[in-house]
Amino acid sequence: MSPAKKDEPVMNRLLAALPKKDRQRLLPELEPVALIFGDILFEPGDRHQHVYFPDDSIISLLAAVEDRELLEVGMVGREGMAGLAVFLGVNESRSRGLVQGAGSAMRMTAATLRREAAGGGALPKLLLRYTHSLLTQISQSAACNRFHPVNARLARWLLMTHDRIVGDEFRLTQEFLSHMLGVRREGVTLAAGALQKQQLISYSRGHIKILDRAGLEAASCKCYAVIKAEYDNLTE
Amino acid sequence: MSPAKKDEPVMNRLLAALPKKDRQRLLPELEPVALIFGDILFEPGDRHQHVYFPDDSIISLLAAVEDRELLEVGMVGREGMAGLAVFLGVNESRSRGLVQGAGSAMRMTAATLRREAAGGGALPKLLLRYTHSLLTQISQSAACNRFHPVNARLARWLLMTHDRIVGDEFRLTQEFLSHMLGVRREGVTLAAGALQKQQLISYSRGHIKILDRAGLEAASCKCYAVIKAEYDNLTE
DNA sequence: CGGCCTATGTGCGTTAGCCCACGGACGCAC
DNA sequence: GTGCGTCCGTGGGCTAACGCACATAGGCCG
Repeated sequence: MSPAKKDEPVMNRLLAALPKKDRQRLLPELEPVALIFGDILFEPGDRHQHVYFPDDSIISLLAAVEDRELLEVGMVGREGMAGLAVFLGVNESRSRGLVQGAGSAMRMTAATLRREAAGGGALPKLLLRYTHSLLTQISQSAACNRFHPVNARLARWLLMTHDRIVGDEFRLTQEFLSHMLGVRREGVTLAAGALQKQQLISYSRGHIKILDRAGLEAASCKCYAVIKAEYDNLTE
Repeated sequence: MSPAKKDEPVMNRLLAALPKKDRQRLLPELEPVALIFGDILFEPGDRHQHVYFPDDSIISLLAAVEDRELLEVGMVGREGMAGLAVFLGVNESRSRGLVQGAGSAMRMTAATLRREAAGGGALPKLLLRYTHSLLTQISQSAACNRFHPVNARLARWLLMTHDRIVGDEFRLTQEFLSHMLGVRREGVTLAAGALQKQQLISYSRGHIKILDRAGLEAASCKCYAVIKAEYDNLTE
């Protein structure tokens, strides 16, 4: 999954990978929504009302242990679907779904997804494989968060985000990033400063720009490549 | 899921939760196997030959980043199945499956599981829900590993293991534990020493005994309760 | 009983990341 | 412009955990 070019229409990859027949059937059930940066789509314990198929938006899945202990465990962009619990037969969320990249998405009611999952079309098969990709992503990130220094993890995170948006710039405060990486805000300042000094990114007041993707890939640990490969497998 | 009593026959919970009809059909396909401590059932990149339904054995799922960077991301005991990738339509493993607790398990060929998954019986539904439990376990552990001190994580790990075995004693070196928790061996020595000083466990040369379960629960972070609740939901 | 292997205990210097506190800086609103 | 809220940078002290090196200690085997 490489970054999309500007002006190219972006569509969710799961939906795009459906056979025409299935897509036709689902289209009337899908409702386009604009996701706003910072929106919380669901909280642990909530009953899922909808599932979301991001186009150029990004939804972060956060585990909340205590109030201060927030950690992103998964990132969902156009390669996936948020609200997987519904598909897995559990209607309640265990994580927080936070809009981390504003943009558009298609959504479907939980009831529709359940019906579709039971119907045996192409979607459930795809979602199974997507579930595996997400499992891999979460596992690899877990190990990464355990072993790798903040700088490398930040680079990985920026690359994963870059893959899911359109263009090279996005909105992002360090405070926010600290929750994604599970570190202090000051830790992000240092790490981001280092990347900026290397001319890999430019960063200013909640706005970030990727300057040197190849450089970021070098700065990141190989966890990025592992996770990416898993998603590339998914819809090809 | 509470610890099983001695002399009580232990059966894998997923299999036990199947309606009689499904269980009857599957029984001839299931082969009992004795799992040996330290056995590696699969490595990243391996094609899954079998899936495993542990009875009183435990299989650890490890993520390996580098050789020295091993981390348990999931633990599979009688509440689950190892080899979930097969069910998810990906026949290749992404993790290492290591026998962490010797004991018996039932296994089934990957081909049989695929057939069964396509057949629409009760098993696929159960496996979907189990997948959700595992996702929750991995996510919660990820956050736990990020935020909580070694002592609490060790207590959590011991409790999770205790829940999956028969009796109060098991085999376990500190070297081994260090890979489970993703810390140094010396770190385990300290943490285990602390628990032993509190009379919660006794520990000697690769052999550990749970002395005070309630005490361990107090010493653990609440991640233990979160994960346990998820599994208790699964088959009731 | 002596030798050796595995497992555990311990100590010490180093470091990454924590917590706390504050200073500066940009940017929008009025 | 003035003001104020948000965001970013920096410094100092602290702690958990690391890496390395080595000391013990039980267990098996000859």
